[in-house]
Amino acid sequence: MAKTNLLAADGGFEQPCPIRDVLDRIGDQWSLLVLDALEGGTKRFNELMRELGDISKQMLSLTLKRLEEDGFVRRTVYPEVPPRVEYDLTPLGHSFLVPMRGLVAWADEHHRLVCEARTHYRTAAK
Amino acid sequence: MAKTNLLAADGGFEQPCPIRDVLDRIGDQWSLLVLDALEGGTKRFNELMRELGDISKQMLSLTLKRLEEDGFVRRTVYPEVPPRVEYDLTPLGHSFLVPMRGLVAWADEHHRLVCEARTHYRTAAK
DNA sequence: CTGTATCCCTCAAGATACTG
DNA sequence: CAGTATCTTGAGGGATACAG
Repeated sequence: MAKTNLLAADGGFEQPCPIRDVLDRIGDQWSLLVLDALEGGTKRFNELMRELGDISKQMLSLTLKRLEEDGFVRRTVYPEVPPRVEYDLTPLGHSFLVPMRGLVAWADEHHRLVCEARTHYRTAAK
Repeated sequence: MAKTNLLAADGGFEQPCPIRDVLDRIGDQWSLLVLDALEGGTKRFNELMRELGDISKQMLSLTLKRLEEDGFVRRTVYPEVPPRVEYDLTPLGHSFLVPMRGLVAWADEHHRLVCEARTHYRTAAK
């Protein structure tokens, strides 16, 4: 029963599953886009808004908060008027992007196959 | 503006974003668990039910259908009584698990850091 | 400028009952 | 055995107005 239990829904009973923990951040609509945008360097709130294009203030705020909470992003407030807040990736954030790039590359390479599979599935009509 | 636009919400306007396409499958609650279970070899419906433990029939059925549609999983029906249906990974499904393992490994290695970051975030109280 | 508060809506997912 | 149909709930996410 040992198996490669890396994806177990639960490490037994204790902690929330490590993979789920990370996957929840990946799965949400915006975290990856934000991480990607920040890989280019330090950014301010409105800068991210513009760069992501179609994200709402609320979601950007929430996403950044979660990423900060999980240690992927660092938030720096400058006590000026008007207020200035900068976001950048922590080392943890950067290191996360490494395996992530692998996945992105896979998606890029195989997207066509997935699309074909879907088409075939549908024309087979079941 | 060229950038590494790998994570663009949309390839411009055309197809659904390749990454999003894959991520949606990763993001859902069960796809990864099912893929993982099938890596061990061909399985039947109830076998998967037992192995995953806490998945409902409905979600297993839906998840398998989506994975089949995307070409990750193959479904084979044997015209017997009682009915027998077997599921296994396609080459595409197998190849997908390669980058996925990278991500899982990262999660495993860094989960402690994420937890610490959360604790620190909370004790900092804001 | 940098957010938070509020309202609403959609859709993933659980429970249960029924079917071939 | 291997599913589908139906109902319900709850979290995620959009829009907008307000606040420091």
